Amino acid sequence: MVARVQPSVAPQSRLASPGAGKLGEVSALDEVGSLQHETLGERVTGELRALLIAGRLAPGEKLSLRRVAEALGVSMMPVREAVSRLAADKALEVLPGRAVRVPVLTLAQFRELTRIRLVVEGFAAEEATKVITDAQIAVVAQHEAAFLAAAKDPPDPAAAVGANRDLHFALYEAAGMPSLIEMISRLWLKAGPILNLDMRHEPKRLDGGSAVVAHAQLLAALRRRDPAAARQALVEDISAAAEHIERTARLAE
Amino acid sequence: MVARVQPSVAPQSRLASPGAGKLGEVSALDEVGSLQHETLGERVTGELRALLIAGRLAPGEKLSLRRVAEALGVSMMPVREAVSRLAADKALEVLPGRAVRVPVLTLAQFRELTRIRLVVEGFAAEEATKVITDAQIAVVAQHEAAFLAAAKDPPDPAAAVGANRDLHFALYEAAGMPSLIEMISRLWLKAGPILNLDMRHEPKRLDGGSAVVAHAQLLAALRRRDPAAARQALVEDISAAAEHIERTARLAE
DNA sequence: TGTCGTGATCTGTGATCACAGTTAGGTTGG
DNA sequence: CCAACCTAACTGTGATCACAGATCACGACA
Repeated sequence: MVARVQPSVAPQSRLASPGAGKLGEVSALDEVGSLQHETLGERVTGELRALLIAGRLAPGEKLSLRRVAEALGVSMMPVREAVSRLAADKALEVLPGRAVRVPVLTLAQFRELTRIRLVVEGFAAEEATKVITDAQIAVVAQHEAAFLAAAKDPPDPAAAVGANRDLHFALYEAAGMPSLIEMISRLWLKAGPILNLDMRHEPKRLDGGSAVVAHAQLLAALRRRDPAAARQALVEDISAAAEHIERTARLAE
Repeated sequence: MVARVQPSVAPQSRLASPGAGKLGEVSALDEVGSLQHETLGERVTGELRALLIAGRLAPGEKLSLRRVAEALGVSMMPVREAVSRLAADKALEVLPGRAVRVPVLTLAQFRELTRIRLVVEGFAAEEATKVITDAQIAVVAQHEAAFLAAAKDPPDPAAAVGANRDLHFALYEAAGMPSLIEMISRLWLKAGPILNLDMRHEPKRLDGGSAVVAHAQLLAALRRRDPAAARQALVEDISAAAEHIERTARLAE
């Protein structure tokens, strides 16, 4: 699950003051979970975020507000809000008088992004390892199994990309630091188009690649509760993928 | 200068192809800096960002789109875009059916933010120290002098807050990592309201406080080109401020 | 005196329209 | 045949209107 930012709704339970029911029994109203009013703009934002992280939108691809609105069956307004948010995150960019497009990273930008990812995601892995539960490790292992299955032939790039994302974020969420996850998903939003567009085009990288061994080392480190080793495994995972991208992908300038 | 995200405008100089003027002399049009088509929404965004970082908007304070629009002399539309962007960064939050307000951090959220700042800003300080030039160190020292002057009595809280911000970002920008600066300014956007609102209310903390000694250690480390010491000085600066906040400020829950 | 109902007024959200600017394609003049 | 112009379609931006929902204050009832 890609860190869909939680709706920021404070529960507040304005329904029925405590003990309002007769005989002191809890009212049924105390259990209804204040159905969240997800706005249309948020839905569009989530849709575009998923497309970006999954690499289904290629770098340099141009988007049209009206086109997207029509494709999603909504007005132009929610799309505008979504694009505005994503542009603020630099996950999209609006050219001066032109269209909005998904940014093309320069080599320098990609390298900077990778260095930041090593620091931030490495930290997240380390902290997660300190407090992760056995159940959470099992979830990570489950995503790893799905990743392996998707990497076998015939390879299923889309499923592999999704499983890889789920694996990483299952780990990060174990750290219990929501703001940190928010930061990481922003990083993935920027790097996703190149990383996963490539994985989509070269599925052969999946099988026997560096990801499987890095993931195995990561799981072993988790089971040993070895934060430093977990960080190291993650660093190797990210570094290997980045090196592959630098060799093969088209980077600007 | 608070990392006002650059307008992302590719210069591109669509005015006058090179050498279009007679005699090969440079045309005056080549020097006009392609007046950046700063959109109205971006201007409002920058305005609100500055207000948040400076702590001029208190946590829990409610904003009204129409009110802000009227105050800034623009329509409701640009304000809407600005709030949308800031809400995406969680620098503002929109309550389900209510107004938009500046978030009130819980103690847990504030501690998480501080831990992340230690990692990210510590990394930035370390990297900056490796490549900083003498001229850039002089700029940092200049901001430190301004900070000291503003801390003397009579203390000028607003100036001190600004000088402190300029000092930190002058250091971070020396690292030459734009995305990193973007991340850090997002962190400041969240922490600004509590940190600087407090400094505004308790100016006595400024003089003889921990900030001056931490800043002195930081400058000394910069001049020795000692990355680890620079990081350590910054960590102490952030930690001391955070401890003070935890003792005095009102944090939710 | 305390509590609930009720209406006026505010909120953000979404839709529609108008506009300046740019792009692309077709046509005309050389 | 090539280049330049010119028109038509499309772009994001901003404004205005309409609407559902929530808040708040006032008044009536118990």
